[in-house]
Amino acid sequence: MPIASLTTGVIARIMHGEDVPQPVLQILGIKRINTNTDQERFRLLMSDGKYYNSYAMLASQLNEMQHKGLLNENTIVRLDKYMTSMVGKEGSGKRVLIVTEVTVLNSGDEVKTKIGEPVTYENAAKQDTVPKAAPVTASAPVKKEQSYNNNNNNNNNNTMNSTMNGTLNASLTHPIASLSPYQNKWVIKARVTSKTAIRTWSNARGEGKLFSMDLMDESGEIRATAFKEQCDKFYDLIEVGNVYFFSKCQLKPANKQYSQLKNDYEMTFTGETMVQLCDEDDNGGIPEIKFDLIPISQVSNMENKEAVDTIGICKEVGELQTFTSRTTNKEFKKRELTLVDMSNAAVTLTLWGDEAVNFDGHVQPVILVKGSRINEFNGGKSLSMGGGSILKINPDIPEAHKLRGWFDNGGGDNISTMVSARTGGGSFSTDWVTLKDARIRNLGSGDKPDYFQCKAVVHIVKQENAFYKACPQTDCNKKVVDEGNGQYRCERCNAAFPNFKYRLLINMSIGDWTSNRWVTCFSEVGEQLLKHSAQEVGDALENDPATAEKMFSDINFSSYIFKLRCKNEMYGDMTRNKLTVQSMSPINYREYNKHLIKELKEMTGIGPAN
DNA sequence: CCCCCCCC
Repeated sequence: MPIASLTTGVIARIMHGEDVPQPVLQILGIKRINTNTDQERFRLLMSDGKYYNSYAMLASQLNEMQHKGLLNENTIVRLDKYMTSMVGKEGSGKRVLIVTEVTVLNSGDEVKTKIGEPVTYENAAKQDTVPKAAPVTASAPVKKEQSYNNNNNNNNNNTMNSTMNGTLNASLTHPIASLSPYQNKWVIKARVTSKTAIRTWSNARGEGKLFSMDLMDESGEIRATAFKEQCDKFYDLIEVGNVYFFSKCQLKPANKQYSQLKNDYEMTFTGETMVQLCDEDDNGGIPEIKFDLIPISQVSNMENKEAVDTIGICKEVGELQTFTSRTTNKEFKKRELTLVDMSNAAVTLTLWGDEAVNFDGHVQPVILVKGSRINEFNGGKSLSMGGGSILKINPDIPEAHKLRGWFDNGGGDNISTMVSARTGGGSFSTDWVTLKDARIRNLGSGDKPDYFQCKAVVHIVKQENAFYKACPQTDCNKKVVDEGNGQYRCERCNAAFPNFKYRLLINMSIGDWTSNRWVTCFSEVGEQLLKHSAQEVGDALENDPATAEKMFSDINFSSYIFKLRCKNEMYGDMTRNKLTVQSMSPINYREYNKHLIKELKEMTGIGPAN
């Protein structure tokens, strides 16, 4: 007999109430379930090759087929008659598929294997467009003793996924996506994708400690939390990346406010909870932790609070900072890293707690982060570790080795996009203003500086006085006085040093389509502009005019989006309007065109001005 | 039963 084709995707339709005639499905498992009566009932795990459904039952008149071994694993069947029915509480119930007439098309021995890589229909249905048909009118309510809410039953041996001899019988595990508070006889086989540190709490309702972890299998993900005794019992056993069998946890609705996982429920460990490490050779079917690595430059285009997986070199590492939260009065420790990657972008990543304390960034390791959150402030976006985030230092993956090679060969010297740079002025968006309009509108004449952005081209960068020798102390950029004896004196620090650091103070002319202006760049932007460190620029200007000339002329006639600070300043008795470059970034044409289209609409009155 | 991750 040729192997029959499954009616791909039909389970999602059926479980949405559609009456599809004679669907062809594969049986992936069949188990006797407990009922509160002596009546024998069989539960089926059915697949259509795309989705599976573990909420299927065999009508008792068909039990004989199972006794004869006709419905073994992998059997392909045609459902000649079936119905669906809601069980469980009003509004929160599950739809159960009840099979009343069935024809075997291919025996399990003939088929031998699972067809396709089915996922749970509940998960998949959210992204698929499933036509919503009227519920099947023929569905009769399932009697309680026939439903799965058989929690009072003592005889575990016949349950699907039973607990045997104190170890977890994993021959047929439940998909995470099928877990619900209405059914607690299950074993899941799941990979731990993240684990929090142990945290203590103390409030009006009591005190205690806990840790939580995120679990994942092919069907979905769920958060699990272990309190107090369970926290102590399981904390060391649980390792991120390992696969375990879990059973006997309590399910409850997830508070979406606190969890970004795609699951309506979350689990709490109980005194009965069992956790057992799964051998590596038995891990099949449990996906590896997936990193959707995005280039750092792309973070600029993402929304506040979005999750980011990325990889970069820790180019700079900040000091450990300790502070007390004003809202909670709790003490926090944090450390900020600067990550760079081959998109020539840099972003700040904040580590917390022990991860911040123990971090050693001086070796400039490769940092891989999963599930970090975007925090937006004044137009800059930075990343922060939070619940569910994973940090890996020097992970052994090709991307990491590639980055290492890139960075060790000077790759990180040409950072052009500062994702975390703030535009200042306290506003989240910077107005687009042309250079001419900035003059006409007298920007910068108020008490506070004005900030605006424009697209402009670099005309010429002045080499004269492009750098100065500054105090070598961190956080002091004051110009030093060369005392002529190998000592450099800083008036602010009131000290002399044998060394100094170069700082940039670059004047250049930029132009947009309306006008041109001289603007000033300080070191951070200047390094970005010239694609060399202040040290290299200073060295070249002092010792190597040809190299300096190339550095300065290379960027002529290149266009950027400039974010500018505009302020009137007094020079003696003269007031001059001064423009300082806050940041410059390559032109994001998608964003820039949006701005142009908006202006066109406003100008012409055609279309809404958004 | 937690659910805090500040500030600019």
